[in-house]
Amino acid sequence: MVGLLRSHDINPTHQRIEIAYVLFSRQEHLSADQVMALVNTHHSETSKATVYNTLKLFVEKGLVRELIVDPSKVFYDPNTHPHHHLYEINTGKLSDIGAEYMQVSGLPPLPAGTVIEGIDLIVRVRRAS
Amino acid sequence: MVGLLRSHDINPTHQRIEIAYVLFSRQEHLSADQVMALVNTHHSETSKATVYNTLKLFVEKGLVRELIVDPSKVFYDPNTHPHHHLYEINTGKLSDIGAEYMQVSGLPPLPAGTVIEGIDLIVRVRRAS
DNA sequence: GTATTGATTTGGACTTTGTCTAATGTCTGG
DNA sequence: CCAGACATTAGACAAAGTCCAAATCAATAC
Ligand SMILES: [Mn+2]
Ligand SMILES: [Mn+2]
Ligand SMILES: [Zn+2]
Ligand SMILES: [Zn+2]
Repeated sequence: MVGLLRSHDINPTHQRIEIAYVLFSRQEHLSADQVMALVNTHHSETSKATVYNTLKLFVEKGLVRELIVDPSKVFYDPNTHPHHHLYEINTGKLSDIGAEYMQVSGLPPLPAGTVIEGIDLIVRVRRAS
Repeated sequence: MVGLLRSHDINPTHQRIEIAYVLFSRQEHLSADQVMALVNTHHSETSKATVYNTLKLFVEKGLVRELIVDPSKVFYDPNTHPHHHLYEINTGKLSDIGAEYMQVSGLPPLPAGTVIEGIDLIVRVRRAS
């Protein structure tokens, strides 16, 4: 974990190690709140401010990917390889779609002076009624 | 406007007509807050609760499309034809990408008992530094 | 008209997610 | 040990959205 943080130019503090561990030891998409809860399961030791600060830092440094998929909360994805997402509207469950299952082709003319930050492809499904 | 609402099985009340008018008379992507402001520019007559209720109703009835693209607010799109979106991270500006510019191919195996609600493709761009 | 009644709207309290700030704590090189 | 930079923290704050009980409205029935 320490090496992973260092390799992304992140000073590995105790809190950052704990948060990284929570994210990388499972391969789930977690919200800030979930990270907060998991990191403080045993004994409370990381504040809300630090969780938010740290997640933002991780995103900036490219260690995790931010997913905007649910109208009420951001998810953090420890998998930064290209892949897509499937979101179950009813349950809020978010899962990966391997890049091999779906491809995106073409690119629109970008506004002058802008560069692509990322392309998000989200399949929204609903439990059949 | 009344006909449009009726054709989507929506009882055309004064407030709903005003809100639909705000959305359809311009072809922009508006947030609930913006709809609220626009509908009440002249004289205040529609409450926050009604704006939220009505937008939700419009989405349910398929009159407008909900766009989850910005971590802090939902946008509503009067264009329900298939198309994609380009989001400028810095400015928060959201614009359309015609379906002819980008194609999505393939479909993942869906979880049993679910059906596709929609596929969202978002190109995120950042002003080049 | 007037009454009835279901649908709609409303103010305002409330919740949730996230941000901000000023104070405090930690670490390191000299 | 000390200075300074960096990191963490509690808690106040803000913004988006939800909820609810009360009021209003609109349509039909007499
Ligand atoms: Mn610990
Ligand atoms: Mn008016
Ligand atoms: Zn993922
Ligand atoms: Zn659009």
